[in-house]
Amino acid sequence: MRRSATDMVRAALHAAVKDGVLTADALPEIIIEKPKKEEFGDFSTNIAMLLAPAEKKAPREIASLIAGRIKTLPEVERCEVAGPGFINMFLKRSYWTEVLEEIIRKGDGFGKSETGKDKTVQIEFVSANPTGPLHIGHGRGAAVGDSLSRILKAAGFKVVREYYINDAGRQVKTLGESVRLRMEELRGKEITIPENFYKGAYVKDIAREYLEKFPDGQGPDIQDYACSSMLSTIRKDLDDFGVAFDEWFSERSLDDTGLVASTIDELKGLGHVYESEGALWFRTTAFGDDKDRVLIKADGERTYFASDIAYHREKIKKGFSTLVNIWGADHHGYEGRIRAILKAFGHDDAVLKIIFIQLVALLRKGVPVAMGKREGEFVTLRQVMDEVGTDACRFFFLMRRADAHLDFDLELAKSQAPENPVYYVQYTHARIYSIIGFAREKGLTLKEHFDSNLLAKLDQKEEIAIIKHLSAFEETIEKSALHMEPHKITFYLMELAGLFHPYYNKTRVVTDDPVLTDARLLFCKAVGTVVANGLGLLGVSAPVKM
RNA sequence: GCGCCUGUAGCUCAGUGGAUAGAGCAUCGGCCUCCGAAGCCGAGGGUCGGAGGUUCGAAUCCUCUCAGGCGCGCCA
Repeated sequence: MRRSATDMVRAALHAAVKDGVLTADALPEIIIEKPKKEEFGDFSTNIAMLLAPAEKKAPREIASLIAGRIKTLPEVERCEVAGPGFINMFLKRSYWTEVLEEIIRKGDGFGKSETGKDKTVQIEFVSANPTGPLHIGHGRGAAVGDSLSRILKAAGFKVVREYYINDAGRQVKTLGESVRLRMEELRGKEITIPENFYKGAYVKDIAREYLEKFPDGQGPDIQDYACSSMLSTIRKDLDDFGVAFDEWFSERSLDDTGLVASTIDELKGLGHVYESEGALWFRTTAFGDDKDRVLIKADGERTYFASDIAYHREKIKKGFSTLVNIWGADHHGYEGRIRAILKAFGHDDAVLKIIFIQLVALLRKGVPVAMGKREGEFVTLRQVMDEVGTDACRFFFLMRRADAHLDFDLELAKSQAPENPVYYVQYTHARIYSIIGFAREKGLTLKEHFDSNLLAKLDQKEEIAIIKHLSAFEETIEKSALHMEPHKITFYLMELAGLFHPYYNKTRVVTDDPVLTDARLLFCKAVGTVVANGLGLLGVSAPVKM
């Protein structure tokens, strides 16, 4: 395993302390960065500037004391002091090319780490009500949640993906009534649909389906039937979108097992509940919320929030290190009350991380696609998936930070033109496999073993730049996991593709020099492996041929 | 009115304390007898919404302010 730049700097600091030129009372955290400018080295650290006040020496003086010791390390080509006191490190080429051996050896395991060892994360996402099909916004949440799960797993976290099914309460009741009404219509009765009923075509489909299966109308409860029918549609959509869940948690089960009632009792026991105006209230303002919230309405019915308390109480009991909720941005008003739940039960609400997904603006050739939600004619995930394909769909959802608005242009996502970033990345993979296939036709196969002679052939500026980028894959996954930002992987891949294509255009892989050819083939294989691993984290395929 | 998110190139966006702020698209001009042109090369393009402050150093942190989006029910 190669030594990290941080370790190198640490070694130099210890040497300086041992030599008595630094006092080392309180060594600050070593911050390593990768300078944008080549002339500033492979790695750079500001440690000398941070040490200056305590050491009572000029930053540049301290820098040169440390730099002198970094220079003697075996991995280091040279080390310079620059500007106000930066220490710029230049590493030997062999340090970089070693990573190729690691990539080939680990294959699809390259990039994984144990950053999240012993930590467990529950991610609750999508959780769309089973009262209609998934729309495009749910799709974005699904892509983010699924990709984040994959990234966290790669970073060593134990991950449980959960879907909370709102199968209780007013909405599913309304769904059942909407279906029942459509059935009457199908039987030839004239109907008028009340304002708050679900009006989408899918309601009629369910009604028709029910009547076909049970012509005499003597089937299961219509509401139950409609709810589970809708749920299976949702599951199918998610399945086809490549999104799987470990747990499907039913809201209704909370009522059935009496957990809603017992959780309210528990809150009462803690003294956080009071009665007012005929209703039962939870004093969430005691825990930072804007206003208190009703648990049981004056009409005796429990609120949605009441079951949410029971639900989150159950989540807490399972003992995850982190709970992630992925919500549409229009739900941010709920954050305060949910955090109040955790605090009321004596938990640090820092375990809860809420990711808000901004809405998606659907465009076609730059023109907004009308979404008349009133009529129930919103654009579904299914429609978009079918039109542009799951790869493009997922990639587009992951091209932006989750909390940034997203313009999704259907024509762009579909186009096989260079301006479509999905294909730009996938093409890298396909192209590499094409090169390897070409080599194979010439009787060349990938070498099993690396030696320094082989790796020394990779001396082109572009090759080294790409290899450095490959080296950063693991830490990119770590950062993406810790910050819970899947889009970092997308950007990483677009950058890698942007490095490889120009290289390919300029450099022949299969040449007359057999050793050089072997080296470049291995190099290409390594790039292809990282592209495939990265796309895998996004849930996007890495085609061998396009 | 209060709260949250956003404001960076013509457009869409990266960049959460470092050195001269980046990419894609769009625009303009070039490259296929040679491993895939779904590709490449070149050019132009910026008061980081604004004003203060903290810091050796700010797009980044703090305060104020302007603009856009969303949320503020005994709804779900």
